[in-house]
Amino acid sequence: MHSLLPLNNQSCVVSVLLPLPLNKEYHYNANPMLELNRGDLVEVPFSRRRLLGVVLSLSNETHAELKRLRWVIRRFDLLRLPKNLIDLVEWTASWTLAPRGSVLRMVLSTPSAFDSPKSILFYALASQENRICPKRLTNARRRVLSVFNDCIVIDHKNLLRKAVVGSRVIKSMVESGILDCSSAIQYPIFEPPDITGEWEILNTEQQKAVKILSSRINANRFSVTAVEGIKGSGKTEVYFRAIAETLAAGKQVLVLLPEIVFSSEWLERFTDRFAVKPAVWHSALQVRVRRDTWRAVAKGSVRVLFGARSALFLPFNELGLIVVDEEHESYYKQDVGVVYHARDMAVVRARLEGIPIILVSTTLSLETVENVRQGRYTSIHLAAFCSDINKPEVALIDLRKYSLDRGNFLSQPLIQAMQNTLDKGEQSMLFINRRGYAPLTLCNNCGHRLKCSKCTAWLVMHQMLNQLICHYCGLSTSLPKCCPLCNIRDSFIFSGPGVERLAEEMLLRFPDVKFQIASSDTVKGPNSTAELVRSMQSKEINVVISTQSIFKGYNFPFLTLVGVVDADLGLTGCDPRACERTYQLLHQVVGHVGGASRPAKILVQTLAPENPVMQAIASGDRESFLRFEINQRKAFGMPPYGKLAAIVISSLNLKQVDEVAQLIAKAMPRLNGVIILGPIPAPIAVIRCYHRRRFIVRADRKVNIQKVLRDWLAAIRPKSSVRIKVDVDPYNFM
DNA sequence: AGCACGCCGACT
DNA sequence: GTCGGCGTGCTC
Ligand SMILES: [Zn+2]
Ligand SMILES: [Zn+2]
Repeated sequence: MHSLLPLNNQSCVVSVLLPLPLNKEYHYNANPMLELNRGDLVEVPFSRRRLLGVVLSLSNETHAELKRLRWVIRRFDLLRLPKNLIDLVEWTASWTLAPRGSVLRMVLSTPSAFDSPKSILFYALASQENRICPKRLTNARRRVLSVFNDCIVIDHKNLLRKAVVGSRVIKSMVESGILDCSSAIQYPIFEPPDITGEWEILNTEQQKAVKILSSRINANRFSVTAVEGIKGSGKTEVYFRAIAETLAAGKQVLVLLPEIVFSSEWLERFTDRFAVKPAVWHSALQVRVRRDTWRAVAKGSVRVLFGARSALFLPFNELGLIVVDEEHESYYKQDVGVVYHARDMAVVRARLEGIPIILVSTTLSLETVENVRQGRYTSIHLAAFCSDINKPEVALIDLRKYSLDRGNFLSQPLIQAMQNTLDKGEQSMLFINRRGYAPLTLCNNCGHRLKCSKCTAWLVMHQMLNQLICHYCGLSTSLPKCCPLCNIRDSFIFSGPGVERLAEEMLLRFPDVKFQIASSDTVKGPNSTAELVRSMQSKEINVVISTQSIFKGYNFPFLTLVGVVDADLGLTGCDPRACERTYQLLHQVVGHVGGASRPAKILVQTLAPENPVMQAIASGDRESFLRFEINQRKAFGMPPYGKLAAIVISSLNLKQVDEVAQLIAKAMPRLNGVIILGPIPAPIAVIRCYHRRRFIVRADRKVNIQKVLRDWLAAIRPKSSVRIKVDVDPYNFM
């Protein structure tokens, strides 16, 4: 018998964590025959449901206070959650202040993986002596038999297909003893990557990088290596070698990527190198693939997986390396449910697993740069192959010098540059981080502005859909015929830019231009992204008007002009990372435009060309940008030189939200090195009719901000109609 | 998370 | 007098 079992033999008591938004564990009796251990996944009764849970501990305690312990129904043999993964659950929960059960829910995201796998019927010819040879064979039966000329065993589906018969023919052949039938479970095949293939020849710098990464992998312990390099620097090639090396050592590899990359040509690079398709994990995965992948990760048949954020919580058992590509992307910060940063938690997982992690980016985040400077991470910088001749020219356009007509947003130099680009048969891209036609619609007669009925936000006109849309709740209405305030007919005018409005302005200047709009409204899944990329590469379109950087993993050789329509948009507001994001966007653009023989140009429209961020962007001087940005962050104690947290209290009931906010305010701690602002209405004070109040907590680096928050909020028990959301290190300041 | 229990408004 | 709304609380 197992040593961990209680000696009184009849039963043992286990504590089980359930994938519910709860922190506490529940106790169950378990049959000793189940031989339960920490990490075992079990099915337990819970109220009148049956739930999947994880055993956290075994105890001899009598639990006298719990008269009727219920019994563990069964244990799942698919896997036992590795200690490191349980630790990651605990860590993430304590870091984000989420209930442990909510984090466990992310781990057990695919409960169907525990369904008993369906077995498939297989057929073979009956052995000679048993086989009854009918005197006459129908054509259908003959076709079935001929299939077995090429194979010994075949599954039902393929037999039907190859013999072109119905299942009744097969059935009757089994019944008459011609075929033998057996059933077996067929697990989908995830072919192991081939690591014996030829490698590209590396330059000395890349070889050095490979060597460093190789030593990290062989060290077989936790380390963080930041790899920075623009397109063409070979950073992907370099980390592919680290992957190969890890695979050769018999370990699994997890690569985290922004969602946008999936189903793109990017993954083909892996196939080119490793001869197989990598396993992938993202939100658009079909349920069956999802289930099969989860199982295969647990079973170890997936050796390399490319996944979006949520892949971090997959049950790898033999993880040897984590790579976070595009580590600077704020995509990695989840802001619904468990509010966690996948890059940060990936570092935590690597530490818990005792393995190396590689953070890769065109423009490392300031957080990572600071960790490198403090010596916590090491870094590798890869320069680009291409010479300075092809380095794109970046120029600021001072918008104060050009008077733009109402509703126009393209300055003369930008229009001229677009004209030149079109004349050369090359492509342009316009950036404006505003979806739809115009951010504000107002009555020309009385000035009434169209607001969402459920949010404190303007409705955004979307000409393409002919709808006004609220970007916070999704509410969609058609443009009213008359102003709701003054009743004047057709009195609406639009204010401010949007991708659609830019398209309209552009078409006035260049009526024949072929263009596409790239925003979350037009480019939704991986498929539409692939379609956009294809039409770009095949030169079906001359211009892309985009709300976001769509470069990730793609190559646009004919793209030689980028216009940033309003660079100032990213520099205002209360988000401490706004400047960094603008800089990153530009830096990434610089790295991706133009081809071998085509010089490229980047034009940045701004009202504040003297702004140091603009200057750094124009000069392409990363160091001077960093110096400026670091000084700013230090001066205000912003991350990574201080810690931030947001507490958002929300309720449908205005009175209740203020009551709870006041309650929290009364309990506010007064601590050294901690500054708390609030409660104030959140910038979007109402979303979906939920009133929102917010506190911002700023703490010195040495402060344990989680403890401060936990101690503070522990005593606050609001009724269910009021929600309190804690966001440690927020990225979304709305 | 789900599900029952319980207490108030407007229907047969 | 009952039907059903959701606010509250519990699940080993
Ligand atoms: Zn009006
Ligand atoms: Zn709304």
